[in-house]
Amino acid sequence: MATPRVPDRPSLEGLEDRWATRWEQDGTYRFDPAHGRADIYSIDTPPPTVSGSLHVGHVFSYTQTDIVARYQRMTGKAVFYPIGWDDNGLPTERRVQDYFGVSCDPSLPYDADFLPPPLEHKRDKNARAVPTSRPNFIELCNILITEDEQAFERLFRKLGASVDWTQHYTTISEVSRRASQRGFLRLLARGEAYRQEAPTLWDVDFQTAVAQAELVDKEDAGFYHRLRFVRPSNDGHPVEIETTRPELVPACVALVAHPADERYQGLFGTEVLTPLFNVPVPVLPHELAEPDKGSGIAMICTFGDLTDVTWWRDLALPTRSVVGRDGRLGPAPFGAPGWESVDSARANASYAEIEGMPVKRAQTRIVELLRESGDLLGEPRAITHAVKYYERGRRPLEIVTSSQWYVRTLDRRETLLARGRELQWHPEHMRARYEAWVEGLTGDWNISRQRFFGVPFPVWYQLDDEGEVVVDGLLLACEERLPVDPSTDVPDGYTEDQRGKPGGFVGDPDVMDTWATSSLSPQIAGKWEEDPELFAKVFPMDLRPQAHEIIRTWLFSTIVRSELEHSALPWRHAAISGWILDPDRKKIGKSLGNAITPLEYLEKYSTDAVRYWAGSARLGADTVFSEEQMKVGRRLAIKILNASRFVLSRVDGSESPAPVGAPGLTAVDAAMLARLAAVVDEATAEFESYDHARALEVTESFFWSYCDDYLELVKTRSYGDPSHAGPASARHALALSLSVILRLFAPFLPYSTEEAWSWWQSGSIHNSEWPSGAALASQAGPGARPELVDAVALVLVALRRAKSEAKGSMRTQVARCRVTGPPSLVELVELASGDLSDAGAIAQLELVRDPDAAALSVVVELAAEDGPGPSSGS
RNA sequence: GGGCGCUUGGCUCAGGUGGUUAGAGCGCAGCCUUCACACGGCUGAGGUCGCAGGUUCAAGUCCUGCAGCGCCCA
Repeated sequence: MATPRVPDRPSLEGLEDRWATRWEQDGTYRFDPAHGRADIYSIDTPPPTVSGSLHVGHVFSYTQTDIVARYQRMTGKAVFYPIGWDDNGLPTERRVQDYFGVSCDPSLPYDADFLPPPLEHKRDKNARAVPTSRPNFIELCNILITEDEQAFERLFRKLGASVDWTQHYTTISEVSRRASQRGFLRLLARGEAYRQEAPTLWDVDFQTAVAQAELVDKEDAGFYHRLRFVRPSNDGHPVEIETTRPELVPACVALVAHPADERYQGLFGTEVLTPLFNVPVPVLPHELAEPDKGSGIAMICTFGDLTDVTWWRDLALPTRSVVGRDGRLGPAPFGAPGWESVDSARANASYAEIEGMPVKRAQTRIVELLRESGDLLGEPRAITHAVKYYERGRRPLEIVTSSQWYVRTLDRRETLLARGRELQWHPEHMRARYEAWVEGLTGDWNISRQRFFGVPFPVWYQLDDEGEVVVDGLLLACEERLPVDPSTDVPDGYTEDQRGKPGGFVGDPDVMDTWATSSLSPQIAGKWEEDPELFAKVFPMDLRPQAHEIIRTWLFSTIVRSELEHSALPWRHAAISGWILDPDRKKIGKSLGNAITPLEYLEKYSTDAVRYWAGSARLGADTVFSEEQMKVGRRLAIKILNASRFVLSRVDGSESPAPVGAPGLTAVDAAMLARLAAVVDEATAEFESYDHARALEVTESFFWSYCDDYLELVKTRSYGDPSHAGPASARHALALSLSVILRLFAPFLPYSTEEAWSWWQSGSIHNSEWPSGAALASQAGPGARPELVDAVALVLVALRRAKSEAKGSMRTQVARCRVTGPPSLVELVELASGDLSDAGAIAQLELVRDPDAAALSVVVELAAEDGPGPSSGS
């Protein structure tokens, strides 16, 4: 141990900059790949969306992960702790549109000289976005993310997360695109990805397909319309149905009722005619029809909602789509094959009234037509019902038929559930969310998105002599060429001038769902197939930290990809962080408008203080944003500095503390060390079970009594001649305990502990060894009596109370102090009598053994100075 | 509608396998400027553990039902 160098007045100010710089210079958190798999702890960190600003949620959840990382590092593991930015996808597109005032028009050719409009244009609210080509648009995306990511990295470094910045990745980088495209080609080769013309949830504003995982239900106002379907075969009563989407009558392909419904037994298998369009449609039974809903018989359209899709699939119905991708009613050639009507002229005339209209207007118009024709029975009835939206969308989703890429998940349901059981969840109950999601899957995973800034599918399609896409004419990129962009790259055996020409080719215009890329984060971060040696060492990863609301997306899709690619679980543990709530217990989030920028709190209270708040919350627990907790954390961090300063003022001097073995320690010192050993054991056990909050709690609680009681007890003795046994013991115990306490706190408060560590130790505390309870216990010796700490604390409290009640200072002299109690406890007090008398300023300490007493009682008689009489306590 | 979680002093929370007077921090009150710490410290007051049953010698802790809140999925 070198001579401690302690500043006169320790402070938290400036620690962040000083140590962050130092850690970066020293490569303190650099991953060392020389370790074997057993000595590596790898973390699959969530790549945050680059938004340019920090959010308290970032501080909260990344701190919780960092605490684990720091603990694991101190246990001797080489921690693989990369971080990435999720810059791929829609959020970036929208920021580019807003920032540059442009919009992407894929039909435009690349313009090498294109410049975004000047800022004045953007500020003009009436100005229209300037259209630009997809390659130009992507260039702008790259410009913006490059700028933003630098700023974002600076913000993240302020959090003090011990990530290895040399392992940094982004989801749109070349490595990520290559991994995504390779993953896709592998899926395709194994038959786990397929392209299908299928009903697809479609956002008409974003002009893109949407996956099941991106859906949200919203309660919308609507109307039930009671409509009349007539029966052509005889003069029987008309069939009455209720629908919220009368504009889809031209897309009606059947009616459906529950097979057990008495009212419709006679109708099953017969045909009825749709109103206005006179199209014959069958009446069919299906279990999903709800007898209690409306008239109990429903209209099946292609497609009004997801139930329509189920019916259409189960009953093998034809398709008559009317709603187009623009959300308007497209062509409907009544009379043509597939559009048979018993009165085509009337059908076409009716449809002409609504063709081309957006669905809402079409609804208004068709209701008028139905009313005129007498097919609308009564007036529409107002209701509210759940309607599917894209989570970012403004208008309800439509269902259109289009060609999309899918990943097979349904046929792996049981395997995926088994993987969920294999994974160790923290907290355990979060597994239920995963299971509910997997059990509720209704379709395979649609990974096609009709966007621009994303990873393209590495495929082209052959064109026939008519310029039409050839069925089965799929042209794949070979893996060596990846990543490719089929809109600018050319398939093998073709030339660029054949693009879009008859006999030539056309690139797949879509990009992959962002989850299709981020589901490969373990592979991307672990350099799958780019660095096989590394990948073998870090994958499967040890930990996936993430928030609970993306269990159904990110966690699920990562398990899917890992299962399909490696037949393995991608990680051993999943640590699920909770949400941050505002004082009204509402979730804090950007979209909710109550976002909190953590920077000012980092500045105001220090990073350690904010980390204390995050670290004191359990995994999975939604946590109130609490400045109060940050104040507490700040006080704790300062206390650690001050206590360190005090301890180091006693262990200074040129000689190292006497090599005192157990016999050389006083009973008080041995007891404290034994108690600390138990704290180390407990904190370690809590860390091993991923309960960092409890590890912090037991450490903090020990530290507080350590300061209040132990440091006070040994203050006098530690001043003594270090060549004597008592002072030597105190100095040794002080140095040892401080070293252990600092290390216990290090994962939570990296700056203040590093600062105090640096006063007397070499190397970073964050690369030091996690303390061993067993080693400490053996230092304390077999005769150590940890319960002595409690007995003495009781006497100290009584002394302080007596002085406090007498309104005296803590230095008030005590004339007499009588401690009465069972011999076993009095004996403990006796072992500490010297320190106790010093700390309490006791002139006469009387110890009374009373075999009948159940507990210690203490009577304190203060020295008569200004006249306060005897005071007592127990 | 189904599932999960929560309900402990004014506030925020801890209370593995049920066992003596239910813990902490904040806030509050009182006191102390003591040579580590006033960006402090000490001491204290404050709780029918959501409600109703049940199991048990014993329940905040287990079981059942109910209520409220939140979330996830329909």
